[in-house]
Amino acid sequence: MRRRPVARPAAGAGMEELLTPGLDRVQHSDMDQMNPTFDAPAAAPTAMKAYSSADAIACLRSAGVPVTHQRIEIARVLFSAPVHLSADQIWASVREHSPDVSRATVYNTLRLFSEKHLVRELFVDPQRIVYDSTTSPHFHLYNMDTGEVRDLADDELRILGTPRLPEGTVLQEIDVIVRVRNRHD
Amino acid sequence: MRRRPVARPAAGAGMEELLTPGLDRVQHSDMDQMNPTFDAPAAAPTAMKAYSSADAIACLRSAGVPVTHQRIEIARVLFSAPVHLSADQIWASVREHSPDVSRATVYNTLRLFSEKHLVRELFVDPQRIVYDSTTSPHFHLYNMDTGEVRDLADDELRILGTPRLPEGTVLQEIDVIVRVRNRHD
DNA sequence: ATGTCTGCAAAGGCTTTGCATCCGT
DNA sequence: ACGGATGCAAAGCCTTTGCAGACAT
Repeated sequence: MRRRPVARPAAGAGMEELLTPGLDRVQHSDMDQMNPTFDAPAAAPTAMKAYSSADAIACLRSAGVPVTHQRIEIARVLFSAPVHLSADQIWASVREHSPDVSRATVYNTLRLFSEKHLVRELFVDPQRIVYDSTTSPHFHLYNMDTGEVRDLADDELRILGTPRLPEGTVLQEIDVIVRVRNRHD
Repeated sequence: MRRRPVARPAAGAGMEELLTPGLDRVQHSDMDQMNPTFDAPAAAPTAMKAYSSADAIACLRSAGVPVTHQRIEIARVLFSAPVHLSADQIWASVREHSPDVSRATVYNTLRLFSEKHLVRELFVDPQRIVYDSTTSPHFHLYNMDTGEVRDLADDELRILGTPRLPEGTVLQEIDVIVRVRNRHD
């Protein structure tokens, strides 16, 4: 098998925010099932500003992830700033400071992180997963030519409405990807 | 190389509709850069209702795709009804009627079809591309447990706003994927 | 001391490519 | 005859897995 069966753990609380990042001032339209408004998106339990190893350790601990040297290095790459990186890019970054980290460990750790909601997996291109270190609800802009991923500001794009979910299913998340290309190709 | 460099041909006309499928009655909110309204989404040049080989041939011709036996079979699988199928599923369907079609031909043809905008590629899961035979602008609902893809009705979810595109880039499309899971796992 | 994590290499799945062959025009 | 499409198999890429050894608590 190439990848775990298409299934990831439930996001638990904080799901509804995904529907309306920054919907605060949008007027209700003719759509009856408007979503409630949220002021402060319930971001991940911990993240960002983990420049130091101490921060990274705290971040991992509070997510219930056993702390190891490699995980600290990976966390520092991810959480020192908001980034969008592929697994191999992360591996390369980690290797700059710790050449002793294997690719398999990076891949396994990234999957663990995403299960613990420390990062978000973006399926922006079928051939590689992009890891987003920002876990609060937001949308994305993807440059198909450069492969670059950028977060969209809350006020750039909003979603309106509540889709009718099939019976027996629960909302997991909503992905919005704005794809752009370079002009004149 | 595993896949063509991340780039597909420009969609050309009909791009803007992607922003607002069914936005007809949405009131303008505080967002200054609202999108204009479109009544009839400019669907693909041809598609659907291609039950007969004759229909499939007409469909291919008007898309500028040279007609071959295999392409007719693939078109019939795709355009007899709105479907969401992986390349291998399409290959299997084609083989039921024409066991003489190779997997490589199906993969190559599907890429050709998507370049000609006869089908749309959905990156719903990083491990396989799902081909959507409906090319008019619409959003998707994805069951992460079953792998099932469903179209969202226009009135179920709407997008509001125009993202600020990076300089030198052109909007290509907007993907919205609502991910659900089966209850109680 | 025990359980877990790591590293390495090999497997695995989906997709693409190369090349000879076959077909339509 | 010629250009292009097909088939087959092999290559390729990203990701996962298995297992022995190392580590933390």
